Amino acid sequence: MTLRLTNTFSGAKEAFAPLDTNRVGLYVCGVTVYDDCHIGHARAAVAFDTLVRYLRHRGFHLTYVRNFTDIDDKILNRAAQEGVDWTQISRRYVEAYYRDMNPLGLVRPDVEPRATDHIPDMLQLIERLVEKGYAYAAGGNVFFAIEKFPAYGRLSGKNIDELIAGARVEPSEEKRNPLDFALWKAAKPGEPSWPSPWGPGRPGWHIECSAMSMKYLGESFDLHGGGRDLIFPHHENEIAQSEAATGRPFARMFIHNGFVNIRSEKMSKSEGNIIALKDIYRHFTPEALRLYLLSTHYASPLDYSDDNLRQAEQRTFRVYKLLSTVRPDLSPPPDALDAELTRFNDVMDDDLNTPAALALIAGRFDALASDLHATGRPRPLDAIALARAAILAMGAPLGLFQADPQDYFARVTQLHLTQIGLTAAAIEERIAERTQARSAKDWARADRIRADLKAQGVALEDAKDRTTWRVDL
RNA sequence: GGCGCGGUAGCCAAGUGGUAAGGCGGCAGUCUGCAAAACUGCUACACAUCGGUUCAAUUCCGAUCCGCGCCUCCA
Repeated sequence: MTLRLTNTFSGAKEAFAPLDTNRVGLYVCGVTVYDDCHIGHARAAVAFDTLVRYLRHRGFHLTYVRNFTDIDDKILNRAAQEGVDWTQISRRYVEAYYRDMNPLGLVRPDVEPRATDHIPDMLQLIERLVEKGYAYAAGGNVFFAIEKFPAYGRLSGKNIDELIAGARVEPSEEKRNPLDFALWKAAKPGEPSWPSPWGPGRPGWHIECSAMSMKYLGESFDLHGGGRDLIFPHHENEIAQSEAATGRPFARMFIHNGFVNIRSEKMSKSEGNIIALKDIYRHFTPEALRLYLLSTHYASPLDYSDDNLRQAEQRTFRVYKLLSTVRPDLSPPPDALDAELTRFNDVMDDDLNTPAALALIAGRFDALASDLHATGRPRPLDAIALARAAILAMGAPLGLFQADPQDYFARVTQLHLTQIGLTAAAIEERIAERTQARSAKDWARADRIRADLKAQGVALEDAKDRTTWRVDL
């Protein structure tokens, strides 16, 4: 089977056939750095990270580019609010991006271009558009004339006349058409600016992605991605300005991830229902979040729920617990994994069906658990080795289950102890107390201690010779 | 208003022209002082509604209802 992906141009799954199998290009619209990352950013990042991992798993030689928008109205507004230089804001939130996103185990893009490092590239592109008659200068601004580009609306399926009729855009005196968009914005007093043939100013939002994607991936490349909300106008405008300038097709496939909703409503600044990653991480491990995000297909809406995230944490815990019980020296015969991976590839080839892939992992999990608990028969070591290897091999393109189980346990335990305000020493003390009660057969007292700890979020497990504890997820 | 997406068991969530993965939950068993964990088995009247096409539809087509998104910054 070949990989099929939903292409926004057609709305249908299409076979992924790169221009050149030796050099597949993917450009993903990153973030504007003016605030902390939220769970929606995480979803987009994980979706495209999975695409990257899977493409490489399938043998494609991929160049992955993801930008930072580091000059923008929102950044300037925030700087003005705080009374600091705008570069402080952009620098701070690039750092915040890595702080929030690195824990998710994201593959680092090959290139992470920043808009402000590419002003000359953008100016060149704008000049080309002006020369070709697709853009016009007005009052120090430069606008793209959408009526010069007949294919405008092709990605988003919008009809230009209807857009104009229903445009909520304030008609600007400088724009010939209300839908024309800024390639270059004249500097207002006090704003940062760069020199240009049209006077000092700064780039419009869309031009950076055209300039940077084509610079690193070529004028035509394979894949371009981002959140659904970028379809219009951002990606529509990128296509228009890029194809107008080069006369060649821009990205061949557009891939868009669905939103994270809160109680069925879109999470957004204006709704005030943003869930920041740093807040999630106070309660859950990044890997559980990743598993949670992958349990829904990337293009579908995902209704955020604490409870489902907790289930993902429990699931992660169980998988690591099982993996940690397998002897580390066991390994399967060389080609034994092929059949497993074929099944995995088949479901992932179908538009990255991660829920189905997770079901396959669940199947291997059950087999492994069952074999490890084999009673009345010799432990099937080959099957055990194979099942574990399969879980790890299928987990790799998903970015799951690759950590050292002990590291995961340490992290999740520390997280919860911090939350509930208990220390390991305090728990051990209570256990010692209870062990005494138990040897005295004072079951009431022993059970009370156990119930107390349970109420605080610590579960006790009595083994033959000793009592262990774990955080109650 | 224009364009688009979705409605699958208690919850989450795949999928298919021939009565439907997986997870969570629930129930029972083994184990245990009792539990928990783990394993084993079981569980569910699930495919929004109404028509149509078809030998056969949850899967295709149409309509209806409901929910959501984009059209303005937004992952």
